[in-house]
Parts: sequence; structure tokens; C-alpha cells
Amino acid sequence: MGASKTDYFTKNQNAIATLAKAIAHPARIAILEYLLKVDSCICGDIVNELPLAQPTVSQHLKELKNAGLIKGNVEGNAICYCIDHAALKKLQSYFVSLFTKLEIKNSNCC
Amino acid sequence: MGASKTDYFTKNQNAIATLAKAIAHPARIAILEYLLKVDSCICGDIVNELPLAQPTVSQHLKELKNAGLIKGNVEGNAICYCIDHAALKKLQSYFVSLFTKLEIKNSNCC
DNA sequence: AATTAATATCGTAATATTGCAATATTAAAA
DNA sequence: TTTTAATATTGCAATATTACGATATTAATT
Repeated sequence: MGASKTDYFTKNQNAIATLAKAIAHPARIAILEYLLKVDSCICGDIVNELPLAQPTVSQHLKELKNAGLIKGNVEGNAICYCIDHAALKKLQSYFVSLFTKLEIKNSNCC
Repeated sequence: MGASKTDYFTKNQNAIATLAKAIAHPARIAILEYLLKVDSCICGDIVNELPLAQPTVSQHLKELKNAGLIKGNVEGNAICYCIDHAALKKLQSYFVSLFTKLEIKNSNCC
């Protein structure tokens, strides 16, 4: 077969896996870092910043947008992308909760 | 083509993407959560816990191990898997630094 | 030594991801 | 209204991931 058996896992497990997948590519990490670096919401020069063709960047942007990590605003001709802070906080909160559990039972059995 | 252009990105960008990929599947999240839940380092019953065949679980365990997130110790016949706390901390530290940057510039431009 | 139990590996099918050329869309500018 | 600029979509090839049956490996048990 192939294609993950999504139904067999909890909503939460699927949610974090989906968020993780969204950032599971160096180009998408680079995009997020770039959007964090530039103060203003610079748009299409993400393409100039990355060593990838325009359609490829567009596709990565789409995936980040689908995951809810960035937002895109039409500004005339161009489109202004920026971090969706609320969504990133959600991502953060899952990790924090995971890492908190970790702190509690830090028994290294192996 | 296909296959990501790893060389064009920084070591750090690739590192976090690789870690994210390791947890970008609900089964692997479930495995990590299970290993966190059980106090002692229970081994093969991960297979009983998950709705997946033994080879599939074995494969997921291998990926988590390759990513350095878990450790496996041979214990006679069986193998004892457990969270690698040091590695998970590394994962945590990247996210913390990313989220810290986020706090600093929380200007929502869109 | 044969059996059993636990886990890993191999082989393979189904599906998903990545990347880009070509093309479409959309809106400003000329 | 044609041109130009910015971005998205389509189509397709290369590769990676997911899943599992069959089989191999390894070590305890009989």
C-alpha cells in the first residue's frame, strides 16, 4: 500500500504530524526564517532569496499556507506573505506540552 | 526532478527539517507519546499498541532511531526502546529559538 | 539441535513529495 | 488596450514514503 493510515490515530497526533510535515523541508524552514528576519512583509523576493524556481517556491508557500503557518495578502499586483503568529503559537504549544511531559519523566532507562 | 536540494540550504535548516520529518507521521508521534507514557522502557508491545503491522512499526522505529530521537537497547531476545532525552532537547532548543525570534518581532503585517 | 519469540530486512505495490518548464491569471503601467 | 510584472496552476518526471507479506536473524527455551 502506502499513504498513511490517518484514521487510526488521534486528532492530536494527526495535527502535530501535519504541522511537522509542513516544516519538514529546508526550503520551508528557509522561508519561515526569512519571513521572521525581514520586518516588513516582503513578498515576491522570497523567490530571489531561495535557490529554487518560482513555481517551486510558490508550491512551498502554498503548503505553508495550507498548514496555516503563513498568511498571504493581495497587495495590488504582488502578494504579501507573512507568518501567522497564532498558528505558530499553536505549533509551539504542542511542542511545549510534549517537552513538559518529557521533563516530568526524565528517567533514562536505556 | 524531485528529491530536495539539500546542498543549497544551511546545516541548521536541514537539521531542523530532518528532525521535523522524523515526527511528521502520526504513527511516530504515537510511538513517542507511548514511550513517554510508560515509565519503564517497554519494548515490543509498541507493536500491540499500534494499528500497524510489525514490519511497519519496525520501520518507523528505525526512522526515529536514525533521527536520534529514540535509543534501542538489546535485552536478551527483545529490544528496549526509549526516548533519547538529549536529542529531544536538541529538537526543543531549535523550536524555542525559532519561537523566541517570533516573540521579538510580533508585528503582524498582513 | 529443534522450537519459539522478538525484531529486522527484503521486495514490492500504492501513494506522496519535490522540482521545474510551460502556461494561465491578475493587476498595474505604458 | 497592449505590455509588463508578479504569482498561481498544470503536467509531468524523478524520487521518497508508507505499508505489509515473506523471510531472515538472533537469542532464549525446550
